[in-house]
Amino acid sequence: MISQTSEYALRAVVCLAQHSDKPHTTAEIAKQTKVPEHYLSKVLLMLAKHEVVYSKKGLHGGYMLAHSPENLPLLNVINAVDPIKHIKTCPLKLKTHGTNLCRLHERLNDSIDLIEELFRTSTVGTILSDPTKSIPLCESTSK
Amino acid sequence: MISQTSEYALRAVVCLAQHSDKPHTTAEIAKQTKVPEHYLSKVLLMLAKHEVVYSKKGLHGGYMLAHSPENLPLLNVINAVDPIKHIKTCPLKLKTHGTNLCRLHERLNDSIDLIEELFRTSTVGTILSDPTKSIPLCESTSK
DNA sequence: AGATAAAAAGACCTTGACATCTATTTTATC
DNA sequence: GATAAAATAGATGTCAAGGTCTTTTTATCT
Repeated sequence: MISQTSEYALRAVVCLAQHSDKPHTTAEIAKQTKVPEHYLSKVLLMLAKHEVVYSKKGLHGGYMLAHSPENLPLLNVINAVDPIKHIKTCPLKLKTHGTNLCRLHERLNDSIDLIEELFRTSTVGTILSDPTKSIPLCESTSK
Repeated sequence: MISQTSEYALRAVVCLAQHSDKPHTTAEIAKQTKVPEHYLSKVLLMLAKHEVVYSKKGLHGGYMLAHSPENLPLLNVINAVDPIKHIKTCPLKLKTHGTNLCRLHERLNDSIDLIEELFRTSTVGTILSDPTKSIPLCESTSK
């Protein structure tokens, strides 16, 4: 449904949101989120290119969120690494359909719209503020 | 979002629903739906195993729908070939989370639930009956 | 019974997502 | 200005989904 890469990106962003006091290195984030370190570095790179996170180089550098958690919809994170693609034209390339999708593909596209809407309206802030017993990504005892 | 294989399965099922008078061979369905023929045969096999379609071997054999379109939710088709998987346990294997998902994974699972619900409540009949200019999978002129 | 046409089974190939490893470049800090 | 710590870039590996091809089994019609 949501790609592995997107899930990794979300983990990283939530992790950064939880510790927004200072930049965090790839290694730190990888350890917290249990994402393969070298792969995470690529994911963070994409997030930086799309200005979801801000990267600070050099000694004591690392990654920080580029926006406040409340202003960062999950959709932005997902679209940065693995954009949600809508069905715009008939996959069968039927001439007479053109831009008019048949009911089947319209229905499939509806499901995509639904997902998109859900992730547009829920932000990283939502994830953090919601009262719950489990703190995201952390063992309960560790904080 | 929805796998290629699931999409193929849906095309095949819709195609069968449109011509329910007699069994149709893999080759016929493949031509109508523009699905790679040999791959389609595997997909149909799975649909038959899950009793979404009925297969008749031998001369004048082929595939037919095993249920009326109104009694066949799209979800059944999808689950036959590429089951929707829910997030039931913490992907990070955090001990203290156990079966309690954190808000992040809860949210991701919400999106899966949403999709599942949509496909549970819309049937092959829905796809066919809905008034629309485009007949599913067919050039408009052909019927 | 034999020929034929269809599904079923299974071996094999291709491609892209995921993942790892090893440079190279940049830039804070001393 | 040297150095260390970080991001960045690139080469390469792995694996499962998607796709192709061939052979076997089964039903039907002369």
